[in-house]
Amino acid sequence: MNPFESLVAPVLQAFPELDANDITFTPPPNLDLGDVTIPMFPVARKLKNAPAKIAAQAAKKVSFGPEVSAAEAAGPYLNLRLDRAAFARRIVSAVLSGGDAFGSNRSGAGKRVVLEHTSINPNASPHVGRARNAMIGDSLARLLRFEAHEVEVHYYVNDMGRQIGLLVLIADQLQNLDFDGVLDAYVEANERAREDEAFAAEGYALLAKMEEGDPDTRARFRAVTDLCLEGQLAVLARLGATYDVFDRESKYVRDPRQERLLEALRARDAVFTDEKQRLVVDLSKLGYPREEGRYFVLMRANGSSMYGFRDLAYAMDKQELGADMNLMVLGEDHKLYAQQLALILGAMDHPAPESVYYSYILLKDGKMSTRKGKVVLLSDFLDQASELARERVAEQCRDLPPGEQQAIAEQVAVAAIRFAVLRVTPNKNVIFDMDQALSFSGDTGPYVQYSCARINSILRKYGGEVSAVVPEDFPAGSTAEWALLTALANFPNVVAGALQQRSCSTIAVHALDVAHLFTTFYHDCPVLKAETPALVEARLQICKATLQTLKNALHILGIEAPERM
RNA sequence: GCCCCGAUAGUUCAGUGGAUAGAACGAACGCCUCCUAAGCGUUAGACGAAGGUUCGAUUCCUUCUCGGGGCGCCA
Repeated sequence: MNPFESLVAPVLQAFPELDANDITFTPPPNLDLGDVTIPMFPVARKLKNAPAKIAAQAAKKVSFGPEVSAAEAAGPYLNLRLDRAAFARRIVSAVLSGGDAFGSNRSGAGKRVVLEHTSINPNASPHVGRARNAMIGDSLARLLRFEAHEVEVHYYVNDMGRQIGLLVLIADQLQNLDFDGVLDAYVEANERAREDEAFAAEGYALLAKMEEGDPDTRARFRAVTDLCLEGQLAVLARLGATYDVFDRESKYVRDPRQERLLEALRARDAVFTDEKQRLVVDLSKLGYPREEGRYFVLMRANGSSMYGFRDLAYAMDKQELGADMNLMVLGEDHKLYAQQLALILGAMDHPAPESVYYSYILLKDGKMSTRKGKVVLLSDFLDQASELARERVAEQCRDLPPGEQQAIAEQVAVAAIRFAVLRVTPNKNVIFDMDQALSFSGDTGPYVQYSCARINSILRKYGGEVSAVVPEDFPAGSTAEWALLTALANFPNVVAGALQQRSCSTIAVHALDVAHLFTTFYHDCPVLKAETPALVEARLQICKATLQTLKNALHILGIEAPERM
């Protein structure tokens, strides 16, 4: 949606050398200068003249018609003063008719996407660091769906491996191990493996039996990993994260695809058995440029396979689903690893999935450490945040039944964590501060929700149905209204940019902008007590359009917009 | 040692070559007979360092410093 589309043709008429793509619209730094700006840099480049000169020319030469009351050059910019009401009407109308799809460019219509994310090792309850993957992945899925892609979300269950083997051993010794006890058991198992060589060896032996397909061993692994997975999914469900398909790693042991891959590697002379009898890929034969990270082990000396060997089969399996886009969300610790996988797959001209990386979440006083107990568990955070929110809701929504109060509190808690994490650019570390995340004030998810609750409150008090049909003589045009509406109009661009960057952080930032602008509007422009009935109606429509935009943005972020809070 | 990310107010984050670098938290002061004070207003406060490319650099390039991640039987 470009609300200023009608201004393009007059410019092209005055400068026939240009085409529509040369004309862009940006908000001026402040509304005293004008209502919208056309920067002359691209225009000047094409006309091979100084931007300021072109701007001055354009101010005189272009006849915009009645929608533009003034066109002034300011340096390299052409500032236009508009008949705001006419444009405001178009914007509100576009938002209201777009509804839940407002903001979507439908760029994914007809495209299928396979997206793998979260894929936490089935051991302990996830901490907020691990959960960054789930939040980024889940929001990416939502963004893709919002843009009309058909998305299938996959969760890779790492139900094998040394650490799971150790956990199985410990689980056998402890009685009635439940999910809450897994973290301690896991720490204990790893400690013991470090100290007690026999115990560690037992773990490897168990792993080998698992790979051989011993039914009893498989059942024991399955029991432990199911216990963990169920517990983890319950916590992730609180976040609103959902998955369509669970792929178990154990399915990819001795996968027939691996033999095909080995053939391709042999043909490139890129695989060998080393002096310790390990099966190793020499990536330098596949174009890898450095000594560090040059070797990639597929199989241990005892014939058991490494994680990467199974993962290669998994990557091929996912590719065979034939999606138009094959994405996976990975921590930055997987960067080299994914590059290595891509090179190996490339040996058989097999495409690799596209990786979306994110950096670790750090605590204010340093890195998280499971061993030192220096972690913030996602469930602990949600419990605390939910309890704090519940106290607030109990004060402010006394008339609601406790169940509803509780539901709202949970929504606020989820908003707090999702927003705090998602608003940061994925390739930057998130510095997580518990107190800050629990404060709910300032630039937070709950603040955006609060804006929604205020709008809902106005609509509730009004009582009637707010029409989606915007009248010809839409009376709104004050500064606060204009600033808010132009931000709403920009939402589709923000969505398109987010998809391009594979990151929802700009959506979070935009939601915050809109919420701030709404608050200014809220203070400057009375809605229900506006001077005329027509203005009441118009402002109600602005409220409704704002709510719709915020809801759509929050939906992509996986955050609810409560009616009250 | 080598490779990949990052560095913006005291703090946490925006800002994809263009106008006076924006918020929020924290600090100080002020605002609830007025649609929810989880709010609003005012004040103070920043581009890690040095070079380069450009009409113009927080943004691109180089080096350095600091932080995060990685570099053959963990997943």
